[in-house]
Order: sequence, then structure tokens, then C-alpha cells
Amino acid sequence: MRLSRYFLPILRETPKEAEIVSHRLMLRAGTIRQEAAGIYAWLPLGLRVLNKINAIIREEQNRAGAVEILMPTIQSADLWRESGRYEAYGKEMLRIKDRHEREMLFGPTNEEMVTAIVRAHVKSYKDLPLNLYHIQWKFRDEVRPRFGVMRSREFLMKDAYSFDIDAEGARHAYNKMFTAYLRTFARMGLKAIPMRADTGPIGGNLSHEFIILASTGESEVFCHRDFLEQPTPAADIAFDDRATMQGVFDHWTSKYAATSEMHDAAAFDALPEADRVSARGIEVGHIFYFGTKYSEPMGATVNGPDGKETALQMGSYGIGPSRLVAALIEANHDDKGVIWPTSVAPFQVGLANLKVGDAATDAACLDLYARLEKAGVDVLYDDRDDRPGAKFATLDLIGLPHQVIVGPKGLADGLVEIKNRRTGERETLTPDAAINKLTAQA
RNA sequence: CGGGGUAUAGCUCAGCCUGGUAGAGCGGUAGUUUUGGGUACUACAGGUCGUAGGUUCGAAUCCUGCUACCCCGACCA
Repeated sequence: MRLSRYFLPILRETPKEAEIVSHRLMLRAGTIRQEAAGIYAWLPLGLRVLNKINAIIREEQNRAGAVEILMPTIQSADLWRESGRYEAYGKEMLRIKDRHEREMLFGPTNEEMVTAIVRAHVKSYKDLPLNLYHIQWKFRDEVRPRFGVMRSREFLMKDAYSFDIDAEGARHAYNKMFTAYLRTFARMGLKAIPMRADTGPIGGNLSHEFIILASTGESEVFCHRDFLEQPTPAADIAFDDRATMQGVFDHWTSKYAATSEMHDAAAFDALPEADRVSARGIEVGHIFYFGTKYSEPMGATVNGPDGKETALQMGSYGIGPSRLVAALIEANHDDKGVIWPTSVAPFQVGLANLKVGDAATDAACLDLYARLEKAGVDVLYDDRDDRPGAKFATLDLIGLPHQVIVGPKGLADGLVEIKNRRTGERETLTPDAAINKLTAQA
């Protein structure tokens, strides 16, 4: 992409409303724009990151056997009356009426709807297990939205819902999602630690939050140091093998990890001092097993092998992609700007032409640009007639993993410079060598 | 939902106390300058001062209502 033809509204100064670093950097780097309290428009750069995150989530959900659907944002109140949550949900639910005065709502979650879908079409245990997920916008009318997309009213959520004939099957479904989540966050370069959680309004008796450690995190968390080094399950792990999945779960829950609500100070203090990690955390995923909480009142049943009608065993599994964008920045930035992990970076390479209009420099840049793109590397080419300093500052701010700097001085010797945004490491080399190096890394 | 605050140019803010018809820096445009970490200079453009009403000869400024947004707390993916 040529920057001159792109839409990247960089802010040099920080808008006053932004309190935390991810919110500040997202506004400055032209990724989002606030439209109302807790409601944001996604600009091109931010959307690219969001889509990268979604792609990783999809791959891992599919790998774990979940099937993608897409449910609407608007739901009917009657559906929620079936579970009793229409009354129970309170003012966080955005309630609206259509032109016929029918009561509708902007969905804060989809347990009722997905249960209705499965109830209508699944009649036999032979159709199970089933796990349906979608990635869709949700709305929760928070009293006080804040921290940008970290705590917004409208937010994107991947929510999966598992359906099984019995508790053992549901447990396996839970463990599969548990494993998929470990992989998902690891692929984004995040160390997410599963912590036992309160089930809250979703209900149920088994629940884990996936928390990433970041100094600006909203909640206090405590865990064993081993979590920081623990390797995540491989891509080819046997998702269909119950013992294997239970093994992953057991391994990842055998050591101490808890949020402040579930914290057991005595158990934590029993750990050797050197193993205790007490930090701030950001919740990026939350999984629940809640049995028949929705299937029973909503009459979602199937015939079992014994011919008896049985209420479905359910679980739900959420990840917040829009929040993850902010969480990733909280975990990956410096005083100059964002530092995107390669797997979610909006572009892999930023190409800076230091003297637009200079024939040799323009030609060298165009050549690099074309050859990198041809090699499948996403390049943002800064071809604007701007000062070198401004270009460096912009590239550092938007945080692309690699920078290629091309100017007349270097070109006189047939050389360009590449810089690693994360390490700051620079290297002067020929354009050919730069291309080799970048295609190998990206 | 309690408490506090803010609203003036695209962004960050000054002006308000003490009423006289709007400013700076950054950004934008045009030029000069030249160019390797947000260069310097010149000129230009850009605001019914959130909104509705009131007081006054006169309101960004004083008063009242409303709205929006922000912060602290309670609450939450």
C-alpha cells in the first residue's frame, strides 16, 4: 500500500480523553476514532489488526472442531424471556423497539439465540457433539465506558457455544476450547494464563479467565512463575482425544493462578518467594461450562441412545478481538509508539522514501516495494513528500515490525537500511540482501 | 448509579474572575529553504465560542435549563 493513497490520520498530539497508553497510541496511530462514549469507528490500520486477530481466532477455533456461523446483532426480547434473562439482565442491555412496537435488544451475548438454533435442528445425540461460534459485534451499555476499546460499549466478540449429550462430553468440549485458547493467544505473542473465575451472570460451575500480564492491567492477579515459561500445545495435538485434552487442562491448572476475586492468600504465600508472581492483568478470554442452564428452560433436548429426551449440556467461550487490539498494545509498546507482534501487524514492512522526487531514490523504492509485495510481504510504502524525521516518527508510532529506509546517501553506495522496530537494531545492506532478509522473516 | 469536572479552529489549549464582538502552538494550503530522527522562515485559509433561553445598549465571558464528553468510585468481555 502506498501511504499517499491510504488513509492514516496520525495525530501528533494526544487527545485529552485518552488515559491509558493503548488508547493514546490507538488514537495517535490512526487506528480508531471515537463516535460516542464507548463506541468506535475502526480506521484502516486498526481494521487490519482486528482482521489479523480474527483470522488467528478462526484458524484455532476451526482446528479445535468449532463451526463458524453468524448470528444477528439484534435479537427479540421474547427469546430472552424464555431463559428469564430479559428481566434479569438489567440496564446493561440496550433495549429497543421496532416500528411495530415490538421489543428488541442489541445482543450482549448469544446463549439464547444459539440454543434456539440448535433446539430447532438438532434432535438426536448422533448430531453431537457440536460447537458453533461466531465473531459478531456486541453491545453492553456500560455505566462508564473507558480506556478506549479496552472497555467499550460496542465491542467485537468471538463467542462459541458447545452442545453435548452428557457432562463428560461437555467437559471434553471445555478442554478443547481451553487448549485452543492457549494456542490462540500464544500465536499473537501473548502469554495468557488461565485462572479460575467466578461464573457471574452467565452461570455454571466451571469457568476460567485467560489473563495476560501487563503493568496497566485493570485487575490484580497472582500466579506461579512457571506459567511464564510454559510451552503451549502443538498445532497437531489430538483435539479428539479426551485424555490428551484433559492432560492439557490438568497441566495448565495444576499451579496456582487466581484473580483478586478468587485469590487464596494462604495458598499463594505457601509458594516459595521466587515462584510468586503478583502483577496486573487484562482479561482477554473467558470460558464457561454451565450444563443445562439454558437448554432446560428453553427445552433444548435430544434423544439419547437410550431413547430418552435429554437436555443439552452446554458451555460458552468468549474472546474479545477488539479488546485484544488494545491489550496487544499494552503488552507491546515503547515511548515512541506501538510495536506490533509480527502475527498481527497491519503491515510487515514500512518502506520510507527519504527523498521523494529524486529519480534514483524513487526507482529504488518502487523496485523494493514491488519485489516485496510479489514475495507476499505486506508493505506500507511512505511515498509522501515529507521530512525524513516525520517519516521515522510515523513509522515508529504505527509500529510495523520492520522498516526499510531508502535515501540518496545510502544509495550512492548501493545500500539501504533496515531497522527492527522491536530491538531497534539497524543494518545497512544492499536492496537484494534486504529483500532476502525480509522475506525470510515475514 | 453517586461524586467531581469540561465544552472556544482538525489537535492541545489561552481568553471568562473584572462583559465591548476571538487568540497561540501544532496541523492544513502556497511558497522559500534542503533533506538521515517530527528543520526554519513567509503568507494564506479555518471558529454562528456545545445547545436553548435569560440579564444587558452590548455575552465566549454573568444567570438558568438541556445535551455531550471526561475523571474518581461502585459495576463489567
